[in-house]
Amino acid sequence: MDFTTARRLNQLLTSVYGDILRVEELALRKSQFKDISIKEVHAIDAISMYEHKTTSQVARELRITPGTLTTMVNHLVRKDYVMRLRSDDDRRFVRLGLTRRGRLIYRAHESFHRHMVESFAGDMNDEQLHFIEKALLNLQAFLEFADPTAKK
Amino acid sequence: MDFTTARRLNQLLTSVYGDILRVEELALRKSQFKDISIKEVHAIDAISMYEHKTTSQVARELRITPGTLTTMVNHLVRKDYVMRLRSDDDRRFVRLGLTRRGRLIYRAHESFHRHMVESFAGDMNDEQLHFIEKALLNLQAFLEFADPTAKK
DNA sequence: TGCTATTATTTTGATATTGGAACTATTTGA
DNA sequence: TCAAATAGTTCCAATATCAAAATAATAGCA
Repeated sequence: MDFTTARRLNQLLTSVYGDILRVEELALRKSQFKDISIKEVHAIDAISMYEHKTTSQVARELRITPGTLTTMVNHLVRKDYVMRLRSDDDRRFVRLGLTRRGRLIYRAHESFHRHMVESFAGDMNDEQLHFIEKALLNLQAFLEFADPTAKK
Repeated sequence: MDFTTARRLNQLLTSVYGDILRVEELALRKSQFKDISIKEVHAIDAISMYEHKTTSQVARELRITPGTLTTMVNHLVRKDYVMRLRSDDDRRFVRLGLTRRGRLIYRAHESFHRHMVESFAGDMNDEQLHFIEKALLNLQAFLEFADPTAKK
């Protein structure tokens, strides 16, 4: 790959990268959900709608310590986005779930991402999509090589 | 675009996205530059090697307030990565530059990014590269539409 | 020339995020 | 039965950040 192309591509990746979080944050400020940060939304996203994961499970997914998640969940419970459900089979576990309000924002965030992917790849044909996916998998492999704990 | 493909692509983008910073941080911990965070490296990157930008210029690029940059620069000066150079023509301005050590890390970071882009697009032909660039520009346009201040 | 407004940066005070260590509650297993 | 292990929480310290006030320098105008 030609040097200036590599440079241009890198700049493009970097600027896109930097903008995503900021745009998400901004969208929140303009929405009906003004009392929540993008990190909290990502916690809600990890907690997810269809199963009740435990605290450590979610913390591991978000790559934060359980202590940090506890305080996030405290805030999210106070703001009525998240519920704590004690497991009955093993009462050490706390299972997390979304309230009605939490489910609303979960769907809004999902929709933002769907639009983002559409803007990126909406008009591609199957072959092109496959090609993109391949490139991203290469990038993922590079990152996993640099840090083996990145594997899911 | 098919629903499950969109989903898969989104997950891929999200996981790659989340891993980049973490891998960069990890690479630092294992390098000779243990006293510096990834945010500080990005500040060094913005300060850059070949011109002496002012504090506000760099702060604007990094999208942080000048006050925040001042404290970052204080740390980076103390750790011998960055120099403050007072402009002689207008003594209100502070111009920023890299020390020998700062230039070292600048190049290391540049190299990390080059490898990352290579892993992503190293074996593509011109047509494919053009296609990728187009897709990224679409994504950028989407983000700029969502937040007009994203424009450079 | 001598103020006054403007501009660039720094300082200060407050808030938020995070990790790590100590602690509590519960379960497991010898 | 009780010591060890496990899940979660609490508490403390470190860091990052912003907004507003303070400081320093310059520009422009009467």
